[in-house]
Amino acid sequence: MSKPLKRWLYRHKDKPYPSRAEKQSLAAGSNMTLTQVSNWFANVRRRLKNTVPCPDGSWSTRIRRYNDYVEGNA
Amino acid sequence: SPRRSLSPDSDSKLGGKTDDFVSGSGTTNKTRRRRTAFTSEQLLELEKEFHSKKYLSLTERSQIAHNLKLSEVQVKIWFQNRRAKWKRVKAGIVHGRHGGDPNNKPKIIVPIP
DNA sequence: CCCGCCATAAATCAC
DNA sequence: CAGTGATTTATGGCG
Repeated sequence: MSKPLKRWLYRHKDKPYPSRAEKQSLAAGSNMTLTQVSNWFANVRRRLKNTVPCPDGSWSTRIRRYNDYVEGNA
Repeated sequence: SPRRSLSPDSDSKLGGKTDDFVSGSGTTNKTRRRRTAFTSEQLLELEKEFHSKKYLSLTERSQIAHNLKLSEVQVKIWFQNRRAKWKRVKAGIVHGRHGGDPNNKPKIIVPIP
C-alpha cells in the first residue's frame, strides 16, 4: 500500500479529507489514479472506524491508534 | 460469471411495511436506508432502460419504478449513480495499468514489531 | 420546488 | 480465513 497516502493521512489526522488537488498530487506521487486514491481514503476512513472505535469521535486519535496497529512509518 | 446477488430477506416486504431501515444505536434515532440488493431482473431492466436513454422523464420514471416494484427515488438514484459510473468509465479509457508494474506492493500490512 | 451532480458513507463483492 | 481494492445502494449539500 502506498506510503505517500499514509503519510498524508498521518499529517492530516484532524481532517482526513484531501481536496481534489491534493488527491491528484497524491495520485501522481504514488502512481495511482484519482479514483483509486479516493477509494483508498474512503476505505481507510471506514475501516478506521471499524477497527479503532473511538469514544471521543476524533479522527486524530483513531489515526494515531491505527498507526499503532499498523505501521511505524514516518 | 454470475453475480452472486443473494437476497437475504427476499422480497417479503411486498405485503407489509418497509422495515428495511437500520436504526441508530441507542440515543441517536437516525434511520438510514439499508443497502438493498436489487435483483438481477431489476438490474437488467434498468440497464436496458439506461442504454436507450440516459435521463428519465417523470412519467418514464414512475412507470419503470412501478414495473420493477421499486420506489421512484430508488430509480432516480439508480440513474444518478449509473450516470456517474458511465462518466467514470468513459473518462478512464486507458487502462494500460499493470503494464510492467515493477512496483510490487506486498500484501497485507505488517504490524509494528 | 425538484432535479442533477458531487463527494461521501456503508455494505458488499472479488480476489 | 482475513485483508484490501473496487463496486453498488443511499444520503446530504449545492447550484
